[in-house]
Amino acid sequence: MSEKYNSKIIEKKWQSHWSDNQLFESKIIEGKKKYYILEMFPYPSGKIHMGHVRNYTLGDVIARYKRAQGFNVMHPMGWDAFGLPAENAAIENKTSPKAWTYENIETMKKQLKQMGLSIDWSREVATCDKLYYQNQQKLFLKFYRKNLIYKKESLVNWDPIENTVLANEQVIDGKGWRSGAEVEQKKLSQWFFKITDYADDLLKALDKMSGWPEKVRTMQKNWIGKSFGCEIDFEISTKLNEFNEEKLRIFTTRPDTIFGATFCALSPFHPLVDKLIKTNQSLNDQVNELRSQKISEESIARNEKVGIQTELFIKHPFIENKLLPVFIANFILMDYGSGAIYGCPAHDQRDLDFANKYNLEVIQVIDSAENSEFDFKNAYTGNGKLINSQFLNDLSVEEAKEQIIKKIEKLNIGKKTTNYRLRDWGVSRQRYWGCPIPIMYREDGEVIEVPESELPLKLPDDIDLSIPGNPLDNHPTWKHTKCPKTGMKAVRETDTLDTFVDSAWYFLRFCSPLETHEPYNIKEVNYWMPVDQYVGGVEHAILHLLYSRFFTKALNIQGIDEPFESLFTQGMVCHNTFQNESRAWVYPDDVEKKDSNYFQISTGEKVTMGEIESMSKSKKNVIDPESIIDTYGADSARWFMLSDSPPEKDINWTDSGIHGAWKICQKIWTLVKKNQKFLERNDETAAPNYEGGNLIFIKTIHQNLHAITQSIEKFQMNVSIARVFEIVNAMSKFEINDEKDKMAFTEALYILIRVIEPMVPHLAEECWSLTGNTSSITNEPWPKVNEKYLENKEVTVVIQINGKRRGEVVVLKDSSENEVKKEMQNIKNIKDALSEKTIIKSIYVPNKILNIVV
RNA sequence: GGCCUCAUGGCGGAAUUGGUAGACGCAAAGGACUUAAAAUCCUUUGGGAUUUAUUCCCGUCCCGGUUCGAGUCCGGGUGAGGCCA
Repeated sequence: MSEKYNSKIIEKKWQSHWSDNQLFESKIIEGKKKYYILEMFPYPSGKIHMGHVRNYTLGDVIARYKRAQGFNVMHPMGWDAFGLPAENAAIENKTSPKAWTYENIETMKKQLKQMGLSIDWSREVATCDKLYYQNQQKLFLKFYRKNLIYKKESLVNWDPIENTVLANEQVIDGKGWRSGAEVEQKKLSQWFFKITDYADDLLKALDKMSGWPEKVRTMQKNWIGKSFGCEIDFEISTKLNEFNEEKLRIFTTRPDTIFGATFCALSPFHPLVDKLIKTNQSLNDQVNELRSQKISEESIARNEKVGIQTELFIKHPFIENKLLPVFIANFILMDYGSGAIYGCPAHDQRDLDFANKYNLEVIQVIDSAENSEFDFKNAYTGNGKLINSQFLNDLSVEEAKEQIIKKIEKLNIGKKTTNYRLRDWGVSRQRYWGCPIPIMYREDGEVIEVPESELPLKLPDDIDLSIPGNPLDNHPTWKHTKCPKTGMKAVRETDTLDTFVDSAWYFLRFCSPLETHEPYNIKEVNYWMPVDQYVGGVEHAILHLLYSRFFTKALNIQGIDEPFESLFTQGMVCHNTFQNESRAWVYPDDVEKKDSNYFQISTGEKVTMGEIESMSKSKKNVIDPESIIDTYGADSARWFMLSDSPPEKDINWTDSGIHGAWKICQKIWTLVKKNQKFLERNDETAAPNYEGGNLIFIKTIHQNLHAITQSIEKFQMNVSIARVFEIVNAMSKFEINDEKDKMAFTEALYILIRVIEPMVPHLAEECWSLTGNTSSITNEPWPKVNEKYLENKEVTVVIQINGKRRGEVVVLKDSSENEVKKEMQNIKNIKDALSEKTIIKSIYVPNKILNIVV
């Protein structure tokens, strides 16, 4: 029995078998229930990494499981192939982004195939293929005509040395990544998608999306950030009773606190500030200082609140002769509300900190229900009754909001507003390797669409990436064209589209990847959409998923409101980090353990083991999937990814873990090999009436089969794996003595081979063929749980006294309380515990527990 | 700072959703086989006590509550993680 399972040969054999027989190709089958399983498609960066292995293994388990459940499964794969890294790599390696990308695709496709994924490769798409981006250009024009796309001025990161626009990730500590130059904010005219038109639709639907993790829904809700508030126009003055024509519009979500307002704060980017600094040099300098600070919600919340007092005041609309000083403050966002607020320090912590710093008045206007005194240090933000507020006194916060808005609207000095935190989606990128925008600018100033007949508007191949700036703009001829109608000279748009646009509709393209006339074939889309299960990283919780939802809604396809029925976000793959004596990161491959110390193999230096962190090239704590597959096989890698940790949590890669996975694969193969003769006979007699040992055995098998099925449905693959172990353990221990034992074992063998197929498909196929089958196990249905084996005639009822476990009795199922009580008298322990005690009460949960209170 | 999530043996984690806490795996220890090692197989493994038992006590981050009964529900704390273009 020294023969071993040789994953290298066997895995290759089955991979060819699957592809030769086109087993995973999908097409519409009317009347059969479809199942569209999709994992987030990869960026072709070079090689697959462990994160891919985990993501695609999870998806593949579902795909194979659903196939076994009788669904018509579509499981496609493609490439998110446009993007900046290709341009960077092309410059470094003196190749073209296109060549680099397609080479990577080829490598990664080969690697994915080595993983044994049940993918329908006939549907493969790459977003950089001209057929794909041609259709994306059509979608652009469609949205453009629907007024969902517009141009406006917007700030970009500008590298003054490279003369180029930088993406956010190319700005490191405020400096250009390559040039090291201080990055400037520059205004450029750019294209925007009007996602805000759908803000409310996108928000409302979230409540109904029960197949999505609560966490992701909350993140999207917060991102959209709907709030009700009130705009109020204030009169501006430098002195009492001398008011400008111009009014200052402020925004507040707490109009009920207006009688507690004691100051006004403007964003440093407010237009009024622009005016003020024109005539005041020192103010100008101070404001520029504020403007240079990076402003995000996080920094606003954390940083010290600072402000500059101006000479202006605004007049309180309800308190006579009351003027509020106007500050320019670093905690007001220009993009939110009107860029101006009034501060009510008593009931907003931020305002209170500010007021204390600048010695501003604090007026309490809401009385907390508890008797705690207001301490001028902690703002009271809870509910309560209004005080010090004239006509609002004694109202609740909600009532006061309603009343004050009514009053403001009646006086015509403001109105109730709905506000969204969500902003329109800027899609212009000053890059080469992206989808060209099908727009041209005619010499007379008109903006013209590129006619659909001229699509695709192709990217030129002959570009020079060594010149700074936008390669399309630099190209000698590409941008010069003529208006197709008038023949006038025109210049093409040289910006390309954000790659999030490419991924916002690829799931639709997969339904009809070869469709030439339109982005998608409606018949196919109607059959396959929505995606039944989407699997990917939580890092896309907001942008990609929100943009995809926006696209789906904007396309307005009958019956398809949301793209992804269910979403699962898997955790990351982590590994220990190692550093040598000079604090440099060391690859785990290069580390060996001697006694309890670690040493770098290549240098012999002592290394220290650091934190367990998600695998990243920068910390070198990566394990290459290819070398793992080479030594242990794809099945072992898959098994490891599924075992131990629940899929939504981070998993820590360990040598013992992958070794354990390899061991169980070997063990299953040996078990099947040893017993292959049983299945070979394949006589289909009905299951006999099992009894005694074989009954207990077959019950164990069916109970575990049930648990495996349930846990796959619930995405608890780690539990499924544990249950497979239990089946294997039970089978290893089982002794076959007679014909009934043999039949029970044969049934178990079939169940085992079938249920491991989603997890370790090559091994399952090999076992299946070992036992005399010539067809693929993929076509075999999922084994049915025999309900009668889940039920026990006898059940164990736990006896508790005062809630503490004191023993257990075995009784017939559905026994009455009295029967249990009678039975428990036979237990000495319990009898002793109950003697000389009075039973006050007893609680009986049939078939589970009897609790006696004494 | 705001919002959200989580906390169970030496470790990863189970626990039918309020009913036997610690399934399964890893690691560790002991044993079998072997000249030896690897591999494989068997046994033990939350802590403690003793009369070694169908025994008792403690135990799911801490404090309190609801309940016959709490890892699970509620309130308060502590700690860790995620998100905030």
